[in-house]
Amino acid sequence: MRAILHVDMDAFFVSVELLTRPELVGQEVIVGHPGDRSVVLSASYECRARGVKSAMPMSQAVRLAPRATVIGPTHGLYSKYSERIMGIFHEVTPLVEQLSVDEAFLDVTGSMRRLGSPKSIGELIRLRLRSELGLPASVGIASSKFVAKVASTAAKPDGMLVIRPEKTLQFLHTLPVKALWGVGAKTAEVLREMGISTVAQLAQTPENTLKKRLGATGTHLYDLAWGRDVREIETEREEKSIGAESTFAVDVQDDETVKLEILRLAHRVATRLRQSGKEASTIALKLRYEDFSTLSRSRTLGTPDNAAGVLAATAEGLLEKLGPRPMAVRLVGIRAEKLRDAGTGMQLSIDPREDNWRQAEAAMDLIRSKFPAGALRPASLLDTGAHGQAEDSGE
DNA sequence: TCTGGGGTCCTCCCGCAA
DNA sequence: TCTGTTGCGGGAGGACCC
Repeated sequence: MRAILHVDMDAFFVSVELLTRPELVGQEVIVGHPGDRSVVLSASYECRARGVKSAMPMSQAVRLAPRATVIGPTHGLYSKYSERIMGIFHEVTPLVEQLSVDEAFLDVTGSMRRLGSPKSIGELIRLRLRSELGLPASVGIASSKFVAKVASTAAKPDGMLVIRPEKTLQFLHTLPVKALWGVGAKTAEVLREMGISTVAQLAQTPENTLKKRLGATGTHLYDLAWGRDVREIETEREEKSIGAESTFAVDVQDDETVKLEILRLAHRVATRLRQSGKEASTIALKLRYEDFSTLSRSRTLGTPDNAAGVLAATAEGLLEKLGPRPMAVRLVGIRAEKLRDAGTGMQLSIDPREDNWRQAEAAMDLIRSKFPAGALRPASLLDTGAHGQAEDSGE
């Protein structure tokens, strides 16, 4: 029988911030950009007691918790702690699947002879995270990834829950359908219309009925409701796309401002592509209008590339192809897709400007590696109002 | 009440080729 | 030559996750 741990840090961003601001421990704290149009990235449990949740509009959160201290995020710091957390996990087992900065699955089946029962391994990890990093975490233990994940959620905050195989269904069938991985607002609404609000009800619904209504998702949810999940730990995952987007402080009418932002984003994405040694075959542009309607357009390049000039020119081409804007633009984004290792093909550019871009950007990479962040940016971007969070992107 | 930014995965549609 | 089928890839959009 497999022993899977799901370790999830509690209010991770807040917990990290409290390490340097201990006077705020036990208080209402929110991490998020203080601006009007931002959302809550993380909230302390004191704040959650007031109804504040992550992804909630900041304006709403501040109304619910007017005395909360709002701290701007420092993503670089979170990444550093994330590395140390994953380091501890890897000392327990090589079978670690990192899901995000602050959570991972660990298959500890092979570590039990050395470290004891899954429960004592879970305690050991929680102890080390607390004593070495000063961070609280919750742990779920089960024989499958999905049940371990649900267990860690149930164990929060700062707890641990072991679900033995024979108790799995008893545990699952007490939960609301929203607890299932893959059930968001839309699917929950469809299920509600079918009269299904708990995992127990879902399990008692014929699989075919679910399949007809929800397609492959229906079958998947049915399996989960019966505790069936045989997915293995995936220790390596190749990134499939790299993107950047930014919401304007004020909705934008003129295309020039949108294009300037596209150029800024193209440089961010291109820099990250080159840092990862990747180039992209497809460039996608994303626009969100003031009414929150969102559209995307993409184009596959003749030759994969990672030069900002090429990314920006492609995205601007897509923008122009759309015709005039029907209303003001709220957000613009660029994503590089269909990635491959850089330099695996020839870059034959018809346009000599592209070679100049590439040379200039290679020089910028070199200078960036030797001077502090922000020391260098293209002249065309010097006068931007730079709404985005360049300081967070590690550039 | 008014919704960030980073992603992945899935479905549907369409055009093309066999 | 025409028509229908099938498979595939690209593109668009949506749902979901943290």
